[in-house]
Amino acid sequence: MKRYNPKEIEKKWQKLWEENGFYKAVDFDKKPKYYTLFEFPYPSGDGLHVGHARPYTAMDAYARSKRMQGYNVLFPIGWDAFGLPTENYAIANKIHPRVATERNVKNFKRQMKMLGLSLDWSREVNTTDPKYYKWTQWIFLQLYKAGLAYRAEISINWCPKCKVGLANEEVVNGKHERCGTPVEKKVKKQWLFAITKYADRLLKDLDTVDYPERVRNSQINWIGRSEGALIKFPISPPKADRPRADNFQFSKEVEVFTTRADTLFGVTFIVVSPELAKQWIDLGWKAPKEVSVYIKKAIDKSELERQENKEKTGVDSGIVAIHPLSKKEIPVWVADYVLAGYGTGAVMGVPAHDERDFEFATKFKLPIIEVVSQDGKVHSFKKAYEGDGVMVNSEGFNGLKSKEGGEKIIKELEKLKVGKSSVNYKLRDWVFSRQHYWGEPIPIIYCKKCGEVAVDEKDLPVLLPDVKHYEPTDTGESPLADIKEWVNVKCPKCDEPAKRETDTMPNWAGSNWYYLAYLMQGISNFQFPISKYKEVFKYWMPIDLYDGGMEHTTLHLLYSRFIYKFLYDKGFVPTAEPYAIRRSHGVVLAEDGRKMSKSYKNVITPDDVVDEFGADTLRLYEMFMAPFDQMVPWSSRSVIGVHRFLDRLWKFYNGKINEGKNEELENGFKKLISKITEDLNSLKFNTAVAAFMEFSNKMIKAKTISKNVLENYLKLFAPFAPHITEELWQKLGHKESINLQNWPKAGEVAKETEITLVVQINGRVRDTIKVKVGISQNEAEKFAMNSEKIKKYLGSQKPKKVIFTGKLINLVV
RNA sequence: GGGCAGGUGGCGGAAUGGCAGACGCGCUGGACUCAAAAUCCAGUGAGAGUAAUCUCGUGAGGGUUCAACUCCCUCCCUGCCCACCA
Repeated sequence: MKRYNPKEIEKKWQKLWEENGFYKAVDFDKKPKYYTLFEFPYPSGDGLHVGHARPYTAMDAYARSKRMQGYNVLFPIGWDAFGLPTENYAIANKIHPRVATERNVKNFKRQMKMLGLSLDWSREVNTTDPKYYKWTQWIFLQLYKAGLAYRAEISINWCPKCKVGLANEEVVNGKHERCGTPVEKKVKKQWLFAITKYADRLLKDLDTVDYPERVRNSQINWIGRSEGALIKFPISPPKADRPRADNFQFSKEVEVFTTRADTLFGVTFIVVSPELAKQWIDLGWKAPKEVSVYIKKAIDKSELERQENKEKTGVDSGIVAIHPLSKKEIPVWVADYVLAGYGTGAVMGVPAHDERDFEFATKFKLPIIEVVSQDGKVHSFKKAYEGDGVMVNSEGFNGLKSKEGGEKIIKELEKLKVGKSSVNYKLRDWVFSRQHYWGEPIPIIYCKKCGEVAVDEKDLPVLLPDVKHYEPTDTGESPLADIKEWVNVKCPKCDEPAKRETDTMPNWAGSNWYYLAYLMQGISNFQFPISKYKEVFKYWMPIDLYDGGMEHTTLHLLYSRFIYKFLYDKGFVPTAEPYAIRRSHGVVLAEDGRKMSKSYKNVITPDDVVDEFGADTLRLYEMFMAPFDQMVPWSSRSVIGVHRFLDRLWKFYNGKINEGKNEELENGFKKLISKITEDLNSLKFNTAVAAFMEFSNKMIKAKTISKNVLENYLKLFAPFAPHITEELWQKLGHKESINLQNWPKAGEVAKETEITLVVQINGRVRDTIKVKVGISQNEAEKFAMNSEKIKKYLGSQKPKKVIFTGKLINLVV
């Protein structure tokens, strides 16, 4: 008998499958479509490790099973290749990023083919391909024309090491998530996408898609919708007994956002962010010395410093505002616990009912007035009471419940035209400029006469020029700024000399729409307009199952939903949401329980495992090791288990088989079909593999086995271990590939004639008796009472109550 | 501080109201072998007992139920994500 030698068989079948084009999806095919997708990889210099292979192999099993079930399956692949890691890698290794990308892609491709993935390679895309980024730029222009891409001078997060502006999402604990360098502030003119205009829909439409709870919640939390009111506090001329604000003409009022209008009468101070105070200074406010010093210091603080020091600081600005209802004078303070980017950048201080305000008031000895009573008692003010209650000390609103009172106060403010109800979001507009070489050029030209001018669609793509030096510059300008012949162009409008935008797009740009690029077959030949693809988009979209990592929940997953919605509004795509079902796979840790990392030297690559055991073993172990969505450490030891299983299966199919009837096995196999089908549908790959093992143990022990079971077991198992099953399938005498077989049907499970009746006394199992199916409670009770064991237990006692379920009888004494 | 996911043998895990520990790793014993590896067979939650068997057992405590890993309440612990968001 030939030994099970994966090296020999795997390459052979991979070649045959590819040559026959089994995995090419057909546009507009009559079969029902199924679009299944995993996040396209970033082709890094390190290649794949076994963590990447987890979703790839599992989703492959899924795609293969769907094909056998009669679907027209699209399972595509591409490369998200722009961005910093490649640029850094290229700089470190002194090669061009394009060359590095080519090399890395080649390696990734080799590794993925080695795994026997049933990908449609004919639709492969690469975000750094000019034919691809032409469209990325085109989308930018559509957003620009719609007023959703705009330039603004803003304080951005700046990584001094990478010399690049960062989006909020890329700053983690005040550090650049990629390199760990503390982030600094820098004021620069940047491109922004108005994702906040879509905040409400991004939130609401979560109800129309099937995402894991934790993903859904993260997005809801990130968007951070809150309902409240905007309230204006007029600024009053300075009074003699307060430090003079020499000039109060810079603004008529301070506007605040609050979710607790019911606490309005509890306002004892107003706090504005240092950034807002700075704006006032710019508008002509002559702030007292210590105030302007505080403002400057606060603004210069890095993100990290602001987060580290939670002790409240602040300074009395000397400005006085008037309470819109009580007409009391309210002092205005400046403090850095107020965030410039949220709401109006100013808050009303209600120390009795907000912990932060309470802390601030305590520190600076500001008055505290209770206006919401929890139980009729006056509070001692050891801490703020933030819950609802009955309003007190609130003039005409006393006695009302918080919710009702808040609404009434807003109505009153609206009548007086000093306030209105309002909705606020935590979500910020998306900073879309990067000062780097390895990204899509932003298709904008600056003309002295005409200003900002969009590159004409027919002139796309704006090619990324070849340069010798692509290192980031210390000035914070893109390396592209140095390339005179590229930067200097003629204005498309007036033909006068003009300059190109030298910033590039962030690495999220290409992944915004790659799932559409897969549908634009032969992307290189396609021309504008995009409406040409409407039909093919309509056929394939939305994506039926999208797998990806948790780390993209508030990045790629949110960004791409926004872009897709925009394209929907423009009528280019057929649905409001791109992903019908989203699932997230768990991270694979190294054997030592830490993250797999080159620096820990604990990385296991698929190459190692395939070399020793073959691709089918790797595939099965990836699926077997734990529930798909759960984090799990790799275990080299346990890989052997699945290899032994395949080895036994190989020996069994190659050995002497006694063909013949075996009802028990036949029946068990029908159950297996249902089990595997269900487990695949709910992505329970681990229990599916266990069921295959269990059944194969039964087959091997069986005295006889029918051809039906023998053959269909292979079909059922083919999506999981495609190579060995193909080999054994052909060994059974079949000429046609197992890929082309239909999914086995479970059919009716033959009725069992005998079952094991479980007999319990007071809920504890005391005996099991073989009985005929469908016996009555009386019969079951007789059987139970006749059991020696039960007699022994019961002694002279008689059951008070008997519970019978058909399979179980419980005697209560 | 908020949100989410968890806590079951030596390990990864299975069972979502009805025989806890499927499947696999590891371990123990045996067969084969000069020997080892591989393979095959048997065993493997803990405690007691020569044994049949008994008692205990799913983070802790309480509750619902004939019956709870599973449902409810209180608490502890771990991991992940978010966090001065007014």
